[in-house]
Amino acid sequence: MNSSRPVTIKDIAKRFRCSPSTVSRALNDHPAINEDTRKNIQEYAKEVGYQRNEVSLSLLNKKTATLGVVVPTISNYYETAVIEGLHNVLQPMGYTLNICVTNESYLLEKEYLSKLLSNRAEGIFLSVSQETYDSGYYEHLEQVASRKTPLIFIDREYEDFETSRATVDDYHGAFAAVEHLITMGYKQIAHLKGPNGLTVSEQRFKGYKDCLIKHGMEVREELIINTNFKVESAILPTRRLLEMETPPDAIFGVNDQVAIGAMRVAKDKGLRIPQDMGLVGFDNSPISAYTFPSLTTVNRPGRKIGMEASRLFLSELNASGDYAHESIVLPSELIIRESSLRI
Amino acid sequence: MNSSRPVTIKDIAKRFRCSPSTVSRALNDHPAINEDTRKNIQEYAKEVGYQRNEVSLSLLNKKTATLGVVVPTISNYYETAVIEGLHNVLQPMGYTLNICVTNESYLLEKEYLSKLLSNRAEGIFLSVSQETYDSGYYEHLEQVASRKTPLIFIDREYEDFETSRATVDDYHGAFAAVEHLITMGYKQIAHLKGPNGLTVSEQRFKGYKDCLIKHGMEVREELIINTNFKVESAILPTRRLLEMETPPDAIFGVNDQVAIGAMRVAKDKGLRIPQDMGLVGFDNSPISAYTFPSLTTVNRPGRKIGMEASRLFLSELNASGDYAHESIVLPSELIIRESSLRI
DNA sequence: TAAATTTTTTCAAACGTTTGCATTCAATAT
DNA sequence: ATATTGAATGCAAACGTTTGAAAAAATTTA
Repeated sequence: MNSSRPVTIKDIAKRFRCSPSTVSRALNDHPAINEDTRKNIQEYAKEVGYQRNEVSLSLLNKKTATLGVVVPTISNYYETAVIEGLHNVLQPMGYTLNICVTNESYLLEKEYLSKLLSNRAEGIFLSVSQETYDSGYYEHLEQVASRKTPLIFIDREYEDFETSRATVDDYHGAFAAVEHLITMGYKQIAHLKGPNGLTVSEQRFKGYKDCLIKHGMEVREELIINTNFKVESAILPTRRLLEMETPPDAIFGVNDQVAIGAMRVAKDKGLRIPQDMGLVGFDNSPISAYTFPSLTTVNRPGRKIGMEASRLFLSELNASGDYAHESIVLPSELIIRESSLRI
Repeated sequence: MNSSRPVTIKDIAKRFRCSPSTVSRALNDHPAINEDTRKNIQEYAKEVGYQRNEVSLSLLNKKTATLGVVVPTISNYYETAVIEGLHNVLQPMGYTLNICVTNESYLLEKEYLSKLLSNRAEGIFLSVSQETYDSGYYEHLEQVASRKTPLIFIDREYEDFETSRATVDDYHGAFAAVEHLITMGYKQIAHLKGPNGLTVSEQRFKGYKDCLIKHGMEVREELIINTNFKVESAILPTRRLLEMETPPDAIFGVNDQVAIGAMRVAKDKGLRIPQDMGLVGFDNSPISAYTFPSLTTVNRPGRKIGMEASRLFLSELNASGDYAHESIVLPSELIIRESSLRI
């Protein structure tokens, strides 16, 4: 019958009739400990499965080696890629990532941040929830900042909050995507937009709009319809688009999921892609290369964003107080595939 | 200039020339504290942004309210659904989920488990990595068990390790999928298998094989090819299948990704789906409903698994030592769509 | 053999919080 | 005026570990 209570240094000390300090030193290979003592203690510790209580150490050293990662969702390829990037850099350095999913809720986001601070997380990576964004509240962020806990924005950001951030150049990615469609001769380009208010949605939308304007094309309000990033949310909007008197001959989706939803509807209508209808997505998710036809998209370097964000965190950590926040914008890259390649 | 060091109860005590106990009680609305004292202290605490140090509390109470979730990946729909399910149940109860991604590595898995124990996680949900599975090591699991830390297996499991587990009935799902293909008149059914050794791979493979046998069909070894669950990994195997003298007229993919990869290759070859080639996947990922044609698949209730696993954890927690481990097997469900519906 | 030196071990404090028990102080009852 | 009560606060220990300084034990030197 194994003991339920974890064995402590004191238990071992009692067993050897020595002081806890000796045990501690023995376990940590302190030079001032007798070789025999050390060996005996280490052996016994292993035997009984002693494992250092990191909680007490955290208290003592005021270091928890824990970082918070607060994101609205982990259901998309991109988000998981970011986490992978963070993980790749920070895990080997001994950090534990505490991943918190807000589900786009302001309340949950607030609660998580508060909890992370209470648990003395040493840094927080945050992609703000949509509700937070909409509401414009950010006292919960002030709280983090006033604690001098490094706070790194990922992707979605408050324009007017002073902190480091790592984002992808959504604007130029979208611009390039739409310009490509124009080059391919598409005349009526619709946009399946993301939720209002989010940086990613708005930046891509702006890229779309500016590109049309630059090329002297009309921005038809009715060709711009909202979605929520999910496949399903593209179905009805696309149907509506295709039933118009002057339907679009190309669709720029806010992400791959949405573009794939649109592709499905267009094919159901008997449209040939890319001949009758051009399609471009965003994200370069793994599946996009294997749809039929394959999907033209914009690459979004999620892993790199995670790695850059880690870098920002580390340099803020090493800075001595007077740290100048940094903004990293990674370029996005158009990946031309079949869905838009009209010859 | 805000202080970098978090303000403690002692700081507040000093400010009010009272003892830490008084501050503690005041903050916790202890009845034996003078109303004015209480109000003043609470006000001041709020003003200076006091936040209880949960680390010290954890040490004192030996409770961390932290649970480990150790999974090989979070890049698939299914895994994120499971996490969502765990989250939905446990977050409201005040638990923090510590999500650890092993990337299928035994070493990382071991390290994470050890770390979770050191950090005194109160329970661990584990989907073992492939390497662990292959190697057959499980001392790192014994360690968890001997600590009496509830350990719940998710999905992938060691047959011979005594603990609670929540899994999906992969076998019957696969069986139903293949039987459906047979009913539809497909004669040569190939299987794009998952990595060897993993429960999910093997169970689905077994369902496939047993179904063929039950229906008196030949199990052709050359029609069974390994993949790694990813889209890309289906491309070459499918090409190989289609170039055979007697190529298959249907493919059962170990998951949707693989089936979608196969779909792409088949369509490239000019095969019509489902007329010339039947396809079935596994997972019922969101995208599967919107491929063209839509993909017949087997639903895998990830969220439910997460919720069931939570339940298992909670009942083990509430049990007084003599807990009989439980095995939950959730049914999987065939979802018939276009890719196999040959009339 | 005593003093000097080296090796090994112990003591005590610290990290931040809670809590049973003891103490203080004022108000009330005798 | 004194005993009794009650309210409000303080003390000290505890959680598990580390670490500088002090103490003890063992060894070497003269």
